[in-house]
Amino acid sequence: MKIATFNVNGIGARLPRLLEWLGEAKPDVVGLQEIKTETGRFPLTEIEAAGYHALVHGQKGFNGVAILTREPAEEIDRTLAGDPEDAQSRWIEARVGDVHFVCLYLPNGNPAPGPKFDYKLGWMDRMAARAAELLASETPVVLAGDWNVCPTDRDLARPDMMEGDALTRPESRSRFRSLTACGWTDAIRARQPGAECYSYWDYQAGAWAKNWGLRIDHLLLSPAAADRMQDAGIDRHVRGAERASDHVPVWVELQTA
DNA sequence: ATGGTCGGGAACCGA
Repeated sequence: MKIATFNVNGIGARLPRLLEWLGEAKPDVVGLQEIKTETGRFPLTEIEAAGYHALVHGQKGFNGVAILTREPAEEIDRTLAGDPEDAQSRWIEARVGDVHFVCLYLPNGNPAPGPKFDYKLGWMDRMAARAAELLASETPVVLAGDWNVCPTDRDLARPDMMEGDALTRPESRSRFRSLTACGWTDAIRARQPGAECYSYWDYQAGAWAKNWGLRIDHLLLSPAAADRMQDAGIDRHVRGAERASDHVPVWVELQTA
């Protein structure tokens, strides 16, 4: 079962690129982030024509997540518990076969410090609570998405340019690290321990041309899922297309049970 | 010259 995450940065602008990539990569499950559209305006017809079912948690103009699956999936939840006031569309969970799949769009958190950074850290604490519940289930779980956390200085080209940024701050990194310490496996790092493996290049400053990338899109696997990992990778070439997203797809292949 | 672009949706905000 091939499971992927892809921050499309606007499903309206990115639909042609997404359909291209679905056709070549043939994932079984994909978590999309930043669809930036209302649920009712999601291009369901085109996605279904490409052979996918869709669970959509949209939001007008900002955020928005979705799960695409080859086989029908059962939606489990579309809210991250712990803050009834939180109206941002950043979370959706589904059961796909015997895998519990979570698609998440973690808050960016800039500028830091400030209220947006506080929201990010609170969101990460809420996520840690949900992750602990899922870990206790001892089932195969995949936490996939745009984490807006660059785990270490090996995961970005220019640490000097990101000094003090919410993506690299110790408060963000320590919360990410506590998940891996609890038993979640960072799929890309597990498969490619020493490799340069970025998943995002800013539109600004010619970042793609200079390969000033960051690794911020992650798939975290519960032990039962990690036991089944056969491969993991990043579809870097997608960034080179015309009208590309600033993120590229990241994927993991799990052995079918 | 710190480097300066996208997407959404119609002026800026968010990243």
